[in-house]
Amino acid sequence: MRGMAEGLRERKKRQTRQHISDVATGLFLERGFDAVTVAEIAEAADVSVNTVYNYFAAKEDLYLDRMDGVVDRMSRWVRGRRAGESAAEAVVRELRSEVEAVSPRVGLMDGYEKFMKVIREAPTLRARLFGLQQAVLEDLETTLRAEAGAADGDPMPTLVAGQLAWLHQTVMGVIGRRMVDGGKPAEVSREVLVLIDEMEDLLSEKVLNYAVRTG
Amino acid sequence: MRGMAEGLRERKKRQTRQHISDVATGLFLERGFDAVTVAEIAEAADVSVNTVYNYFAAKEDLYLDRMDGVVDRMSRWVRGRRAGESAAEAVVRELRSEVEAVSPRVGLMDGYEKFMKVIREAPTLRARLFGLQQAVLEDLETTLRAEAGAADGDPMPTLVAGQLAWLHQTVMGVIGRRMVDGGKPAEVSREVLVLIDEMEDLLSEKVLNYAVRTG
DNA sequence: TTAAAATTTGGAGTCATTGCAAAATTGGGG
DNA sequence: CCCCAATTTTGCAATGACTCCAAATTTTAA
Repeated sequence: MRGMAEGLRERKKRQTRQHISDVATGLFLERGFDAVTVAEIAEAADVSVNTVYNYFAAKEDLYLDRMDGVVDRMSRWVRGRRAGESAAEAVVRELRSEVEAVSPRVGLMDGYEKFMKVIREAPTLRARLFGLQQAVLEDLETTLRAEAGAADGDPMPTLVAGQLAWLHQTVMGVIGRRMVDGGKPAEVSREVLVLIDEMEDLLSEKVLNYAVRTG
Repeated sequence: MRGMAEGLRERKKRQTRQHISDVATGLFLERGFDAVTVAEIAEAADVSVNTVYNYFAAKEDLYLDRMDGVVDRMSRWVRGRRAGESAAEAVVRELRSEVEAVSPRVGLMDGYEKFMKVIREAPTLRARLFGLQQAVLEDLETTLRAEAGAADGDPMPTLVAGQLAWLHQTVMGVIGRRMVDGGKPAEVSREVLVLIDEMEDLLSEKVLNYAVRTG
């Protein structure tokens, strides 16, 4: 069986993990993060508390699991930039595209306000979210350094990553606030597109021309 | 006694608080954040565990207490900007001044690397630090909105605050890293002054001219 | 000196998280 | 169909942060 497609067992694990996460998320959305104990989640998911911890390192991961993919999203955008396009241009283009498409990936969906509300009300979840932002920044800096072939001491990747992370965080932050304030996805989308224009206008030429793909 | 200068009692409380914080910080620096229990701190400080919690909401606060004053520092700089000076200009000037002076307020001091090392190695402390950054941003946004007399829906205070927070965070981050890497305060100061020049160069005119003090 | 106000403390309890070893489950031969 | 070995699940005990509460203890002002 070695080297095989690793079928049943793996599939089952993935399902169990997903099941626990789903049950937990449902409870959190219903009653808030702190009001639900891990023991309750385990019982509701029909597994032992230890099994929950087999799959998730901490209670917060049960909720923020669905945010995976956000961390390296900007890096993927940068790596996928078109010929003649800079890192910043690619990020702005992709971000605009997601917002224009009213994509759930940027929080433009019904129910997102409930999701954010749970985070807002739980300090430990909020802290985790900040940690994610930091992870995005660090991931992007690494990618930029590699893509631009910059030396280790060169500060430009740090600065450009900072500017792009600012763009991303601000957009995600405004979307979150507007959705919590009761905005409809389509409305918020329109509003944020204007915001992106304004932000693009604040980006330096040096940033906009960094790491242009040659070829 | 009401309305009085509130002397002895207040002083004693401040002293107790400071004493607990000092003892805790000493232990953390020696053995790391997670390796020290609150019970140990209480014993070393010669108080009960409950007294520790009377003064500090959480274990992390025992260490990060000394960071108070950082949160509204940029707001103070902005409010103190000179006639004809914009918010951004004031922040850059003050920041440059702190770095030039090799000020401990920005981490340019012997021992800062040990302080940062403890934070780096404790996820919960790191999370708290990110929370502080967020607090800086929010505080600054509020101040900018007030100082510029901007309307509630106006996004400019958000954007300018984001740019200035980027400046501040990047500088503090680089200082932290360089100090942990063994840099001497004076060395790091010189290096960071160059960085500030580069960052200033990336700021948009719109940002540099926002909230100019008239008079 | 004394009574009210504030502070400190002890103790019990909740909950997240970890470590460990026993028990149950699974997949693949035989 | 049965058994072995690997993997997963589970029960149990323990640690440590944090909260609640009511009983001491200390401090202050009259």
